[in-house]
Amino acid sequence: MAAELTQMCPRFERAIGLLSKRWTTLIVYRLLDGPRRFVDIENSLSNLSGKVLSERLKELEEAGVVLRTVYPEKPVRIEYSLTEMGRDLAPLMDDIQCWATRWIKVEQAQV
Amino acid sequence: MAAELTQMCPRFERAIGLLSKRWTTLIVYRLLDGPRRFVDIENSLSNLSGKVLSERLKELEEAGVVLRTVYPEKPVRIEYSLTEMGRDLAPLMDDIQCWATRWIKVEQAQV
DNA sequence: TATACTCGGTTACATAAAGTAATTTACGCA
DNA sequence: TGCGTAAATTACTTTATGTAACCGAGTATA
Repeated sequence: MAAELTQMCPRFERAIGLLSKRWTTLIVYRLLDGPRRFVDIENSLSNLSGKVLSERLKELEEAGVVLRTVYPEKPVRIEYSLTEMGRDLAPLMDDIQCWATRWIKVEQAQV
Repeated sequence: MAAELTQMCPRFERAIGLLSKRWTTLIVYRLLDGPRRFVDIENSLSNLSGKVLSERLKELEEAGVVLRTVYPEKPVRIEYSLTEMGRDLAPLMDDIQCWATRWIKVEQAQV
């Protein structure tokens, strides 16, 4: 009588849990262009607050997707970049872009 | 002096806004197997509440990803299935699955 | 030497989204 | 009549996110 719990792949679930948090995908997408500094990411994504950006970058760093590099210059420069694991998300991003191009109408996009 | 706002593709942003909401991807993933009823989806995704499932299904229906079909039997049966737009998300799901298999360690997945 | 400004955040507080549990409506069953 | 199910919805609580001010180190400006 119990439900048919076709167990979902735990890795898949973990990946979704990581990637489908608000802002995460857009941050990764931005970093596909190359390393960026905190304020650059913040400014390039409207409505993304420094608070959440800070949280997301920490999560992504911990997950192994993003690398935080400190350049001990004066003043210090900190750059965020994608690891190999992060760069390997590129095909996924392409898929989303293709799907969006095929199916999302411009009027809908405005909302 | 202003930020370099490399404007993001609005369709991409809209797609992300739709797909990266909590539970959305998992619901679509479930429906890739075929049509399902409300309670079946609810039971197959632990911690997903009926309230949120109801919201998500409405959003997805409105977006054209999911089709809600009412079978006027006694008692009435309602099934949710993917439209062509929804089924076209399959490659993306595969990509996520591949990425997860490659990069997510089982220990991490438990969390 | 103040003064103001930038970067990379953090903190305190307000609002929005999600989780929990009870309720609803329409029907079937004993 | 009383109980149960499917598909939701409502009221209430908890968590996540948004907003804005602030911090410390360094830098340029007057």
